[in-house]
Amino acid sequence: MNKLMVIDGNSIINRAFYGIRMLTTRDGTPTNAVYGFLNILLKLLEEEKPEGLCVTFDRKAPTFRHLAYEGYKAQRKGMPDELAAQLPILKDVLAAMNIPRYELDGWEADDLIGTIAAKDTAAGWDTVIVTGDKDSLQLVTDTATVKLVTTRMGQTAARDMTPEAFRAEYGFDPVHIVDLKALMGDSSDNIPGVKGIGEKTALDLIRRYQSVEAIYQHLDGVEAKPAVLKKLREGEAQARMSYDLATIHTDAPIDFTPEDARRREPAAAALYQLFLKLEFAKLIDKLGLKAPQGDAPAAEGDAPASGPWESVASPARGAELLGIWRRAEEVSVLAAPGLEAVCVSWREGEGVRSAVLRASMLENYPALLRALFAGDIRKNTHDLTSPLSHLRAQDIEGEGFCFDTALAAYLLAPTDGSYELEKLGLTYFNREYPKAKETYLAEDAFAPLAGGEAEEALASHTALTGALKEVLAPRLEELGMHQLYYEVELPLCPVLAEIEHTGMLVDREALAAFGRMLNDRIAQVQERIYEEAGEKFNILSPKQLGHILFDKMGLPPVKKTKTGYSTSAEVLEKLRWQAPIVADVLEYRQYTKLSSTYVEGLTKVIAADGRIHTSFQNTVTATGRLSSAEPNLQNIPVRTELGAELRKMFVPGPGNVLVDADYSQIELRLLAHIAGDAHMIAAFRSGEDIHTITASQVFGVPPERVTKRMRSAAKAVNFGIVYGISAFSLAQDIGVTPAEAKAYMEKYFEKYAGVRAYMTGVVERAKQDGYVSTLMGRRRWLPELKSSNFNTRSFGERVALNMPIQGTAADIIKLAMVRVHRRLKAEGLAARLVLQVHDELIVECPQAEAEQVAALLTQEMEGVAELSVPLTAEAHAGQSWAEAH
DNA sequence: GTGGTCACG
DNA sequence: ACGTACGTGACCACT
Repeated sequence: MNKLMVIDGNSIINRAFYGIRMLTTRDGTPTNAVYGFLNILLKLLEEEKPEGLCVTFDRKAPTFRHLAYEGYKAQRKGMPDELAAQLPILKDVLAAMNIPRYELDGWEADDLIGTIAAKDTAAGWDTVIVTGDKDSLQLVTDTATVKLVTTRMGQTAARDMTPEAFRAEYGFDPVHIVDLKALMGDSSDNIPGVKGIGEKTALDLIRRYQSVEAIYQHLDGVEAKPAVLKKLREGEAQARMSYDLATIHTDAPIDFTPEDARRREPAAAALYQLFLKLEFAKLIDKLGLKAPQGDAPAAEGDAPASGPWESVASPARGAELLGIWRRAEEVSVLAAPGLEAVCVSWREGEGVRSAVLRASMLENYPALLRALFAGDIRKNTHDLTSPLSHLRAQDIEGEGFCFDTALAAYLLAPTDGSYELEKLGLTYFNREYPKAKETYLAEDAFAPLAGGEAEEALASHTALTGALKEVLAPRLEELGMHQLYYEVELPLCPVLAEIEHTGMLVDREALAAFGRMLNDRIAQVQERIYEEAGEKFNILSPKQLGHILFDKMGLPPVKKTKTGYSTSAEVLEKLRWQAPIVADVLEYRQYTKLSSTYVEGLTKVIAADGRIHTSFQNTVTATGRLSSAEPNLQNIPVRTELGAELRKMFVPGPGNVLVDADYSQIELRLLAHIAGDAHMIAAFRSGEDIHTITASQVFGVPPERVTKRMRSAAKAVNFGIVYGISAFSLAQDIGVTPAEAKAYMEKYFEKYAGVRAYMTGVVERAKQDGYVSTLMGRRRWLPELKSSNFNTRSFGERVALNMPIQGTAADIIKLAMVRVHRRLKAEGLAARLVLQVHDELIVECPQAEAEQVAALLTQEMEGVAELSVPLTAEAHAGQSWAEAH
């Protein structure tokens, strides 16, 4: 039988809006609800495969024109602007998808759905009603089911309500929902019901007598408490009126037959343009939409021509091309993994040409590579750091890089997350490109017998890299990021490549011994826990652990998570003294974390040279920091004694030492400088301990009377300020009441008035500008500040406070890295940078260079910026990271 | 693939 | 009345 799916548009877009995190296009148009709606729609179409499809919307506008504004407001009441703005967008999308839409002045979506369902049944079709709203359940019949949709955390779940499912849940037939509401009322729909009768009584009555009509026909025979009978008797008029109000109408004056809603192909070109504007790249992909061909207008800009490409087949041609590239002002270069192939694009006359060089096809390939990556060919590339690492593996330094499109795109939009060429091609040129991962980045893409597809794709991406530079470079200029880009970010790439290539030496034996010790302890604690629990279970499963602690042993659950009890360290710490098992679990967690993440994790990635080579990514974080992965060397334990043991395993090579230098309080110093707070600046200039001074001022005692507790509370306030604190979280952090925390903050702001002024000022400016920036001009856009959602907006405000500080610290240490690297080379030292941990640099060098290197490090790190407070760094040398830190 | 937890600055 | 600090990455359990 034919099946029609009818979607309650208002209800589903609402669910989508609240179920999916905020998304906006780069110009700030909110899109999350539309995106969510489409995902739900596509998923349900796939599951149900209906023959027909339509969507209904509410339109309860008044008839009289002068009431229009009020009516609009009433309908929109409680609807945030971000959602209201998406309704017209959704309607455009539905139109492009050729999905009919029904809305009618003065009628609610429910009535239209009821009408459509009735006409379906009459025409012999089945109906599936998709809604998030339980009101529609009265429409459930043998031929009409309701799909109840819920979304949370971007996940959609749908429950099918058939007559059987409904009866199992409610104990009566779906049509009697109306009777139920007639008795109990429904405040959200302004249905009064019978005064004094609530859910419990109403359910009981309807289960026994089915309908309002049946009850009033034999009111004398109804078995109920006298009080209830009295209320029923007095409320008959109310009940009958409520019955009418609750009934969904099935006679809306719309012209509908199911054939009208029979599914049609979308208008692909229009839909493509629309999705492009909404930046729904994933959906374009999923629906297989293509850029319109022929004379269809491009939305903006002209797609650059990729131009012809050749596969270089002879050493002679290679040599000839090298000559051309040397004479060119600049070329663009992309490399396949492992440098199995490289492609070069260059301008020739008005056009662009490309050439692919493959290792397997050219006997002089290594020589060609060496020449191409020498300093006399100016190269523009994409994601420079990774090819540089491959070059180093072949002992090629790699020079002459003048631009990196991934890095530029990151500076322009640091929260975008990924900067694949095909994505940039879509955003900047509105044009489809093959996917790198499916072509030239695929495994064996350049195996000797592979076809030309990878070459073709590589060539088009290389040409794209050239075109992107033309757009990105002026944009960096406009936004004032020229210096940051050319003097910090770009020169840092080869430094990072060298750090990755050098790696850090690990004492494999000591690490293994540490692991054995941990495993012994794990086995012991595990035994104890099983005994205390009276059974074996998976201690690392929050679910199982929660069951044992809170259900079986009856400990008080302090906090809940979305999925059950919280068993976080914070919670367990509070329960530590209530049962010995709690302390054991904490211990067990600590040991297993150290063992699996660090001992096993690190052992797995020790390379053949005995060293660990992390990869630093410089296009990941929203603030400008680096990120370290595979393995992450920026989160090696230090705070606990046992964890810090691990830092003893990081050692210098024979005859060498590690020199570790870190900035002292860089973020707080930057706060003092950026806020221009006279007292805080004076505090730093005095050279005394900043947390002690803060404590003395917040608690009103002389510095020598500051206790440890006072100092640590002051420290928490200092950090909190940098993060955009609230009294509540500060209280949580230092274990006082929110009122006390608030008092501390008041004191703090009294003393450091400049800090308070900065906090309000920076947020206000960010709201006007739409972004915040660091001392070196790095930007972060903050669409969150425009949100009507309190949490989202608050988050934006905290970020506005924090990013300029964290980001400036990142700018500073990046510049320091570039300078340190240069000076180590200039002074002919064997010393090499081996790690950066946000405010800390580590260098490995021969014993004899240690002192010189330590002095050089502090000098360069301190000399990077001239602030209104001293910028200080301290360096130490040692036979391990632990010793040097 | 997501959520909970925990390691770092 | 809201819901509770910024930035990361890895591992495990579970769907």
